[in-house]
Amino acid sequence: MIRKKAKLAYITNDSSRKATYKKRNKGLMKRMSELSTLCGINACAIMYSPYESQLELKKHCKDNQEKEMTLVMFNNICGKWVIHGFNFRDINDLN
Amino acid sequence: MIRKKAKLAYITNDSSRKATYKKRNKGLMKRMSELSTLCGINACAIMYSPYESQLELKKHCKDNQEKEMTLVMFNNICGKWVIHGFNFRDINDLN
DNA sequence: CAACCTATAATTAGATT
DNA sequence: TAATCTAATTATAGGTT
Repeated sequence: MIRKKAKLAYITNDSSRKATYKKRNKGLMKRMSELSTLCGINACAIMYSPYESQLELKKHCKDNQEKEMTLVMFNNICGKWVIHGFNFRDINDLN
Repeated sequence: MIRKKAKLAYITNDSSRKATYKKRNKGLMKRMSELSTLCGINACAIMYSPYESQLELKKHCKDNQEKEMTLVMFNNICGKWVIHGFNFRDINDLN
């Protein structure tokens, strides 16, 4: 968005796209980490891109709350994103 | 970070913390969406906070790649974050 | 409390090395 | 190709409505 407001569309040039990915991914992770710290929340981001050989999982958890969340990724070529109901009450119920 | 650079630490005031959460969460989601569009990648963020009754799952997938990823959350009070190896080769193997 | 305002901090596109 | 630079845009803290 600088030195000529870039339009929000897929960057067709390979090297530009990769450079943008690296910059913005870094910025995004920083923001997530700050939000986690400032507000005391747990956050997780998953990036699925050709720029890394593996899925990237970045997480920021407060205190020891990692134990309250288990994230399992599994692949299913025919699947969809699924999120099962999961709230604070549920966690307590299982305890 | 404005009008007096705020220090990066837990905001103890309840209403300030909530206001900051709302602002920054919105900004973070916008960033993620932009990164997805600009670079043609799939991204997912999970926010686990007292500000929403449920986990928030925000995703941005290119084309129809949602089907390539199934995300299942499940809770395990004693668990840890787990990510199973998952890369492009794996997806093809399963096809 | 949420929405708006705005001065300032932070991010980043494009250029350069 | 990656690191650095920096002008210009964007995000946002604190204030106000």
